[in-house]
Amino acid sequence: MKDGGAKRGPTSADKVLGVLSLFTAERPVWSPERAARRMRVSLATGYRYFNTLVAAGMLEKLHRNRYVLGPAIVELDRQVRAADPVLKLAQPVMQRLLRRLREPAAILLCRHYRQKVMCIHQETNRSGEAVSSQPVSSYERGTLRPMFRGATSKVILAHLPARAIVNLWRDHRREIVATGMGPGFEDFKAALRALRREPVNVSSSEVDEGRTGIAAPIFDATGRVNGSLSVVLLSPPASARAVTRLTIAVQAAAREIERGRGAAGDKGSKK
Amino acid sequence: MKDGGAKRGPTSADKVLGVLSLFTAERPVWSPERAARRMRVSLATGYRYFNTLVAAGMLEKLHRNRYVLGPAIVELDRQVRAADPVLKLAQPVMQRLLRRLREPAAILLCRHYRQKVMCIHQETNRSGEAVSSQPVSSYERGTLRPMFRGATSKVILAHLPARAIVNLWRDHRREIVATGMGPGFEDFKAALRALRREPVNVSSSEVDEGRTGIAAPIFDATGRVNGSLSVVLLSPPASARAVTRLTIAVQAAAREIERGRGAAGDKGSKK
DNA sequence: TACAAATTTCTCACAGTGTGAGAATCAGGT
DNA sequence: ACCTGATTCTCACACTGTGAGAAATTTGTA
Repeated sequence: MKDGGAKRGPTSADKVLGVLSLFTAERPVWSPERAARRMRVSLATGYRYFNTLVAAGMLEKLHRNRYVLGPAIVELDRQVRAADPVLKLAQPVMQRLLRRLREPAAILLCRHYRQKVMCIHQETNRSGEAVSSQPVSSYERGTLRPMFRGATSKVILAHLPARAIVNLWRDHRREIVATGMGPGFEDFKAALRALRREPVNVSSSEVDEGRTGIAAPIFDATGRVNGSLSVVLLSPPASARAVTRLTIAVQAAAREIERGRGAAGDKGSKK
Repeated sequence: MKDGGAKRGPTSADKVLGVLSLFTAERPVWSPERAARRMRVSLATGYRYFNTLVAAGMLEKLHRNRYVLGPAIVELDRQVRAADPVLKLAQPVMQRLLRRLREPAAILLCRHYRQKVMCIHQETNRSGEAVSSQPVSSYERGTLRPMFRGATSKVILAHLPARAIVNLWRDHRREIVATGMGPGFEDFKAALRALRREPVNVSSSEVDEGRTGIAAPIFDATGRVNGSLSVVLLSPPASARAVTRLTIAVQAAAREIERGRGAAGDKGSKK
């Protein structure tokens, strides 16, 4: 991705960890042989990598020649959830907000991760009711979305520190321009300034067709964006009045989450 | 764990991966310094390990000296969920089973992992209704339970291959005896045989006080235990008739999950 | 049961790299 | 701006991760 003067090659552990990112939705099963070829290492080393990862529980041998991501990942994600103070605060707030809505909707908690936006938690009010009907939001814990489309993303994008904005422009100029945020860097910054002026962002059909997202940023104690909270509606809002009502509710929920921080870290740890 | 003649020490990648298992519920935040001391490596190497893991997204720098498990884990777990054929099959079955219950309950899908049992998925019928009330089950995706207590575990234990049984006896004799499965290995095997005779297992207050678990094993296409499906009831069942009814329902659900396999793997892959 | 073909581990020598100690640099809080 | 602690850098050395191929194991099939 970024390359400001390659000092030294990837370390051994880098490559072992890199194996994990081979496992995608399109190809969830890998053999040591194929992985070795892909990573440009010998077959023996491919087996060594796989054995290391299996020993750590990060991979699991399904059959013969077929490996999938392993249970250690499930266990680690449980640790992540248990240790995430924002999630703990947000969950009841999200459930309360959802209960006030009288239509199919999803509430999303998201954060930014590597020039993208990741969903951390989702609450839905149609859990398994109508089986065949389409879901309100394709977003789900662990899924990524582009930084430039959708209320959820844009509200985070708008408040990113200057350094991050510069990097985004450098790495995704094409995409930014395609989204209509001006042909030049100055236009981009102006668009972000405009986004910042509104306490929430409302966008329609930018991620999922027909859906409307209403999102508010969540800031941490130091004033940096920590993520966003959003409501996704299945159908377009009935009226401008309805939008206003939701806007206020989302904003209030975000403030409530922010208010809860402070009891999260143990500061008394003597290194 | 097992040690049949230590050939060589842990490799570099082993140690890097080992860092991840330092992050527990009791201590979710680590500094490179403390981790280095714990892993018996130099401070510089501690920083190297942390930087490697941060680059992979497996760790995240919270502040100064404070690192937590990172977003890559969340993303990977999403891949695990998306790629898990059993989960995909089981989820609707679990929801349907839950909807038939007219009392507070939880449905659990579990699997065995490293001499323990891990929860893969949970469905509850009291999601956020009464806020302050106790949850039906403390089990949750990614959490582990001992192999010898609770219906969920015992039903898996009963059908484990002989090799695994021997290892369990070797590594957990104390615990097994404490659970009442005989003082000798023969008694243990007899207890397992008895468990195997019943198609489901019903246990009370072995994991969570006052709760009753009703579990059925799930077998894969080759006839090995793949995991278990269980119902956890908040209150003891009203009657023996109620138990029978649930027993049949759980068993039927497990069979339904088993029936769905076969369309999961792509066998036509030319290595 | 035995065979053939694939997968997986092992052996070994060598180059490459991960390592520790300490110096140098950087960042944060006051 | 300061000072303290956190983080990176430098460098030489030992070690260990690596590739090629042989050996062993497992799997599918006759």
